[in-house]
Amino acid sequence: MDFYQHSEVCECEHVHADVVNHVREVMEDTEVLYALSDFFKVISDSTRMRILAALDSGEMCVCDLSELLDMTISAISHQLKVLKDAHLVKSRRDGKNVYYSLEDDHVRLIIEMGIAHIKE
Amino acid sequence: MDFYQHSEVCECEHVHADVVNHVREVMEDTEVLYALSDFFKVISDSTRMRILAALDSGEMCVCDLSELLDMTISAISHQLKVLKDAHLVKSRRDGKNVYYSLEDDHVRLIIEMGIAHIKE
DNA sequence: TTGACATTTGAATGGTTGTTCAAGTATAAT
DNA sequence: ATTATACTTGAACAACCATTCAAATGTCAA
Repeated sequence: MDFYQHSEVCECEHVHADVVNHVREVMEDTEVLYALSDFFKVISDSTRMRILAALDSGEMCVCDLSELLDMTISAISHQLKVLKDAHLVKSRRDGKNVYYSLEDDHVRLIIEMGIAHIKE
Repeated sequence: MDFYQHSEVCECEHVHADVVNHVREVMEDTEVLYALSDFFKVISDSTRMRILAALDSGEMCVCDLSELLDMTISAISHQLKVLKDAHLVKSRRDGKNVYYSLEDDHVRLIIEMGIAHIKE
């Protein structure tokens, strides 16, 4: 029927094929971009961000974070699990307490850059 | 009743009050942290991340992005609006087409750092 | 001004996710 | 062993959000 081959989703008639093909070649791999957005998803929650900001001063136990952020221990613990699964924090047990701390400096840098962006 | 004053949410008996008070003083303001997590929220969606990665090569119209990312024009347009409201992209109209491009280099840097973190 | 194309927009829908609640595990003290 | 404290975990609930669909707007050509 139609002379042009259309994508299943693009309703446009006149696509800039040269541009699209070029970008398709040079742009970052889709897998990397998915992993990247997943990483940012972890630090895009305000509770998790505040936990990271708190741990920037040093290790803290769950109880202290609960007090500091004025949230239930359960809520804090759930979010700490998310941060731990993403390898952003690590934990150590000392008696009845579990102390959490930042896992590496990468995140610190990214957050600092974010702050610089916010403050223009 | 109790000697210690307890937070409404923290069920703990023995909080490290010195640590909590110190962190409360030195940690980043809550408002900044909320704005920061909101900023990361914008780039934590895979569609928006792929759009930004595509525009890293130069400006593109909505139609081309639709073709490139294999998504409907409507879906792309909705996400472009989110990116524009967050001042991450800007647009210009040329005839029937609207061309989008990255607004500044800040985001580019943050994403590059994210990629470095992903690839360890 | 009529029609075609490119894009936007609003409402509806379905999936995701943060918090709460209740129950569980882990450790130390009595 | 029993109790208390610190923390974890799973299910449920509500809020949020990305995509779809239908309708609207904007621009150009005839």
